[in-house]
Amino acid sequence: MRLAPAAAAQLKRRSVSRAAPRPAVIRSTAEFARYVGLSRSAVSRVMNEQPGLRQATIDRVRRAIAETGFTPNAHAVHLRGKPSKMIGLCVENLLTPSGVAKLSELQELLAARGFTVLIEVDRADGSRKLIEHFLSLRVQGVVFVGHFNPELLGERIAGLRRHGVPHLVVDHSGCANAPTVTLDRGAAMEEVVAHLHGDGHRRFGLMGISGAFQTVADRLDGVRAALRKRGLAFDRCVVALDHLHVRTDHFEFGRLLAREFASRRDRPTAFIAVNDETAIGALLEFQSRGLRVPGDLSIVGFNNQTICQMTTPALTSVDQQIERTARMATDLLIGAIDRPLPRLPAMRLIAPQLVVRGSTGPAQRRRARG
Amino acid sequence: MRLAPAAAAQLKRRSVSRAAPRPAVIRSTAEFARYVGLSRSAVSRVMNEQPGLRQATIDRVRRAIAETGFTPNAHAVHLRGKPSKMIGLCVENLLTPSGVAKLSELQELLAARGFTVLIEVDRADGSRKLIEHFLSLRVQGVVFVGHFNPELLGERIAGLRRHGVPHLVVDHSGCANAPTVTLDRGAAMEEVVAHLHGDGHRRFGLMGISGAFQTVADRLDGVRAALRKRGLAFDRCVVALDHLHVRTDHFEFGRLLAREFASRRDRPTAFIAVNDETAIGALLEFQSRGLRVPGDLSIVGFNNQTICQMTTPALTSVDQQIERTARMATDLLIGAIDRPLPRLPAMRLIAPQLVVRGSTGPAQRRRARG
DNA sequence: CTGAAAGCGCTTACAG
DNA sequence: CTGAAAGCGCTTACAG
Repeated sequence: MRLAPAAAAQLKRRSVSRAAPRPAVIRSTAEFARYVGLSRSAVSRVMNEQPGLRQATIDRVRRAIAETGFTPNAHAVHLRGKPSKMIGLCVENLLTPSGVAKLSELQELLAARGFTVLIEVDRADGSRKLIEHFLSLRVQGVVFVGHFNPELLGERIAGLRRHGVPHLVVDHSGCANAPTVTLDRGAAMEEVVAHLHGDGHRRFGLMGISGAFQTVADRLDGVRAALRKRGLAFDRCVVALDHLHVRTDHFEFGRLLAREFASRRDRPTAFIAVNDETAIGALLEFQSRGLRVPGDLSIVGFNNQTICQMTTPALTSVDQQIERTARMATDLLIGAIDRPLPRLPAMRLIAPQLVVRGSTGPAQRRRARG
Repeated sequence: MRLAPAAAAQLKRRSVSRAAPRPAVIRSTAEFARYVGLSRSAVSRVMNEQPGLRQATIDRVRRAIAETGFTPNAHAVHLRGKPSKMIGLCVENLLTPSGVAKLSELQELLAARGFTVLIEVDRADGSRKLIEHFLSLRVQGVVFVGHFNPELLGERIAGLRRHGVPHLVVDHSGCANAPTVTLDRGAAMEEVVAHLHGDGHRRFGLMGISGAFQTVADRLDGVRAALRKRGLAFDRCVVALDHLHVRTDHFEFGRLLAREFASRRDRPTAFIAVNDETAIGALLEFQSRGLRVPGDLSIVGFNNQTICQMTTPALTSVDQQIERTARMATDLLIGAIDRPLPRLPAMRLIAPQLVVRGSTGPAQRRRARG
């Protein structure tokens, strides 16, 4: 027999104000209220720290929480009107150390502001599903960290825009339709060249800075600008031998390039690598061939990872300022919540920092004229 | 003026069966049903692929979904009775590469089974809040990855047990009250010693394998057992100089230890390091002092990270079998969902795999007698 | 084959 | 100061 609604409500009401013995696990405010001997409203008000409650009531509820470990169902809370307090984080992969470092910082900063971070890895298959998943959980914002297929990324951004979900791209420079926070790679290269030039270097070897990526173009622009500023011609000062080898493992690639450069008569005195791994591969290879670093040649990495400390001398590298990047990303994203999406997405550049270590030093006299 | 419930319902009903123009963003089945011109029930049935629907109805709904990009609110779905399809993942930190690799595999496997992974980092402050957070989101299971403060971990496990939430500890060996999946570190060391012994080595240097951790004890037990099996006395064959230096950076620690060992007359011919970083620091230091690897000495790392490829020769190391670990963890956790928690938590050991590379080789004659 | 109604676990006006 | 009732967005018996 089904009870008429009114009768069912009666039944419920009757049992409300009788304290029950502690059940195994309490799963709802209703159960919990019965346990404390108060109404669900009273319990809810205590949990949300609303004013106008008797101290005795507050204590009673608090004690019961401590006893039972009751936690309100976040999904129900959200459904009732509270924001989901979730942020979607889409990462290129979880294997790139600098990407993971950014994720780590972002997670920490967002958690500190009460957000739960949902991490999704950009896997080949789930192109559309990824955004749907975030949307179904009613995330309040989405951050993309890393380098993505531009077309796919654009599609996802469009989906988020359509649904009015704030979003932000970190590091994938050259995404026109999304607000972006990215390292100023041009400035990084300018700093590197300035440092090496200051040490008397006039011939530069580029390692792994090639390919059809926006980030590569940005870096080359930086090198070009820095040289122009010093009255040097890019074509005459810069040598790259990337085309001679297939890039598989970074270390190995650096090693192979170093082998090529080592035997050249017109070997540059300074090398700028696409990342720390390539730089270290090259450095170790140069050293094993009897070349001294920085006596015979200087070498600079990129990302300033812990492995920079591994070699002797330690590797000069460019720090991405991950903490500052994450902070800016967090502030921008959270600032965009509950605000209309901006018409023109802005691009914020993060200033890199060159960390000078032992792998760079004054150019040798006899090579200074190149 | 407030409407009486019945009147309000009337008002709602009236607008139900008129198709409306497409709104900016559709946020509920009610809105969406209005848009399609069907009832909420019909829409829900299509979305859940229930039988007994006219094809025309199905098509109509599907088309509307494609047009609007409508996604049902996952929180509401859960509230109505469906499991949350969420798993909490508590990691020691996001900086340890092997920890992140495990997290990555786990996320992939769980995502493939339809679970959303909530990642929390074990930060000093939020001890209790971490579990509360997972509980409030009604996760269906929790995995701990890494090494934790045993007391805190035990407390958290107890909390989960009390609430009947399945849980699993990966890697933190020696947690009595929780089901555990962990690398068989003893077996790893046995394999290492067997390999080195097979190459004629009889004196072993331990680097960084010290301290009051269960994992250290497990490793030392493995070394001991392997030596005993070969009729060798641990005390006579094994040298450790960890006490001579403070462990800060792994590379640097390896370098410092190598420096100590290099000048010793009774230098071991084989070195076993706590991890790849320490091994590489030592290897580079030995080489820079003119010692040949593996000609003069062999060296073994642990974790089999990409940096093993970096040195010449490449580093022999122990692979943690992360994929297998993650698969077993996933299977165990998912198997425990909707089943009563076992009385006696089981410990599963993952067999490691020794990856032999160039840094290990036959011991020199003159040193073989040590 | 489809719709109206009840109910999941909360919170918040509204009444007392 | 506290409780009963409505309603968030869903799904699923129950009616038709």
